[in-house]
Amino acid sequence: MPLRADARANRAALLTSAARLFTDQGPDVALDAIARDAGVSIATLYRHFPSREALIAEAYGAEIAALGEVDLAEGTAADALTRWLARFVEYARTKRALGDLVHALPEGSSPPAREVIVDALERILAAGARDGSLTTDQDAQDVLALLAGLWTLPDGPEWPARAGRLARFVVAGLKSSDSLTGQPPL
Amino acid sequence: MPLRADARANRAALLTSAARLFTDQGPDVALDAIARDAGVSIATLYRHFPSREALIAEAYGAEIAALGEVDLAEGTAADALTRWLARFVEYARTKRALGDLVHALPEGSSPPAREVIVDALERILAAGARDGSLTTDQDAQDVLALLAGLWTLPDGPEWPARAGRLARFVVAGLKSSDSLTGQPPL
DNA sequence: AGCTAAACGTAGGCTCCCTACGCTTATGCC
DNA sequence: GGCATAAGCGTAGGGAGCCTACGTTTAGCT
Repeated sequence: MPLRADARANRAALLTSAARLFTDQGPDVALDAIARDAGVSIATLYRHFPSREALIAEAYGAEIAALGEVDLAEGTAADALTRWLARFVEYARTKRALGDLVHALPEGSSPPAREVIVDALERILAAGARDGSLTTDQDAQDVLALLAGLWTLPDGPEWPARAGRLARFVVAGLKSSDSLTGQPPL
Repeated sequence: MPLRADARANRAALLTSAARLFTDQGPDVALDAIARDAGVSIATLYRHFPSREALIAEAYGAEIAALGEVDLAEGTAADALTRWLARFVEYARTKRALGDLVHALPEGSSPPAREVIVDALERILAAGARDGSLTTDQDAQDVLALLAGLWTLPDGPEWPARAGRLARFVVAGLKSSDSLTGQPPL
């Protein structure tokens, strides 16, 4: 059965407030603040979103879905990776709360957001293996771990430059498989 | 003036308890629990260590100091980097709380632990620039950001393998400067 | 033994998280 | 239109953790 009209409105208000406050103040805003901003009580927030993560996930649903899309049509898989990473970096810059979803350390159930992203990376890596433009030495989870640094970078005027170097480093390393062979175990 | 005898004993007890609880239960143990374990009150803990970070820093002082040491005597700078990273990875595995020190996002004052590590990496990179074994495309902070993934990896039986791949990837990328030139801006 | 400053613990305020419970109101039916 | 009902809501409060003010204890010196 569909939600009641007031419930639907409250839900929407919560998502709007959440998106704004997460973007403005980071992933650790008090949930009470979000509820107050939306003009509802904290209980209503919990009724609609059982956890902070659930709220972030829905507030940034569009971005997560966008990261699930991979454009393999143009150029090599390495090109596709570069394009995908550009979007990833842009979200990391503007939607810092996404980091909590992507790199949470859940015992069993990792959040669906993470699954979507790992999935996208797997498709890119698989395409790279087919067209030979990417190494097969790292799996999607490895790549995601390498990108974790994006969320630890202090924001400021240097952020884009540093993030860009980080992303380029990852792409470059995934391109050349030769330099990785014959490494002594660490 | 030196500390009073009881203060010295309490301090030592706190550090012992902290090291054990941080290792056993992760970086987020309640400070009250550490104080209780050491047989002192929470106020005493705060008197000796003004913040959680200060406590971690002292509890893991030996490890941090060890990461400040760089052995450039044998082999190339790239070899030195590999050796240093092996130690870094080992600490990341056994002393998960160190991550909070290394990748905290302080506005102004980054903790001294981070400085020590950045310093060590800078010396290695400088040596690499001199002997030509490492690229100059990334600075020490970039490298540290790349290693952030170590702290987000879920611990489990796969941890060492994944961490090893991550570290090897970083070393490999820092070795070959050629594959990084001429990249289009992301 | 007695003095004093160093060190201590208790107790409590603050913030945030989360839930139990009783009230309000949208919605479908007559 | 009015009313019954369950869906939805807010209040109020307990719990955990952080941190501090303040009065008490005690080590160390004479």
